Amino acid sequence: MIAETERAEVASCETGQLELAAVLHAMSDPIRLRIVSELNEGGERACGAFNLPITKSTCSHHFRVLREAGVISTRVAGKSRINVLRREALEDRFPGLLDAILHARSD
Amino acid sequence: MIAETERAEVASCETGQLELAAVLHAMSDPIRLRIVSELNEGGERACGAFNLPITKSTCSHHFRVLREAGVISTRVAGKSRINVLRREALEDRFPGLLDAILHARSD
DNA sequence: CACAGAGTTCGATATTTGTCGTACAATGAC
DNA sequence: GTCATTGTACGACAAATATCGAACTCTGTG
Repeated sequence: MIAETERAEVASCETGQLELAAVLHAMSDPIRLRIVSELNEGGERACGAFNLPITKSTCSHHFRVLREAGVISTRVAGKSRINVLRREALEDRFPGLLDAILHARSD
Repeated sequence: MIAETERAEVASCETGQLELAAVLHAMSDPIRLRIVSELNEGGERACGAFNLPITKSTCSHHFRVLREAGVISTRVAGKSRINVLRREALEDRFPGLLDAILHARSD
């Protein structure tokens, strides 16, 4: 059995360009930007801990987009899913990108 | 009369976050990434000088998205439109973002 | 076991987006 | 002025996206 998370992380890895486009697309939504920003400041957090103005299913959708683009990863912890910003992986492939985005947002 | 270019550049300027989302969205398409990358390397270029695998109207659409997000600006020169990457404006508002994106792409 | 909590998955739907072809506008060349 | 060049504007249309509600899975707890 292949874990969902594994497949998700690999989903868009063909050429460097495609992956970059996927990451940028994942970040180009206000709600997802907010998720990334809060994950950056608050460390690991469960999906429900964001107080987002959307329903559970929409929330789930946004986390999936971020997961499949490789921006975050999710692990199960008891009843909840803990989300983590994949700082190292992002920094490795796109040096400076995450910080540029996070810094711009809080201007 | 308000020039088209002026309106375009101002189109998405409300909050910092919204503008960032617009810029990221503009960059999250392979063709537009290629346009930006070529503009970065080759300096100013006319729309037709990109040899893109799309029709004129689609091409026009992509340049408009980039223009409205503030990523490029366009000026008329004879029969053609010359496109310029708005390096300074981008660097001013989102320090390091453009370079992070351009560097990642050529990995 | 039954039940509540936390997310995911599955349609459904409205909006946005990428693409095209055709028509149009502006400019330089004849 | 007429024509070719360069790009824009305008529908049209298919695919992707954001959103929702309802049904489902998994986990811990009574």
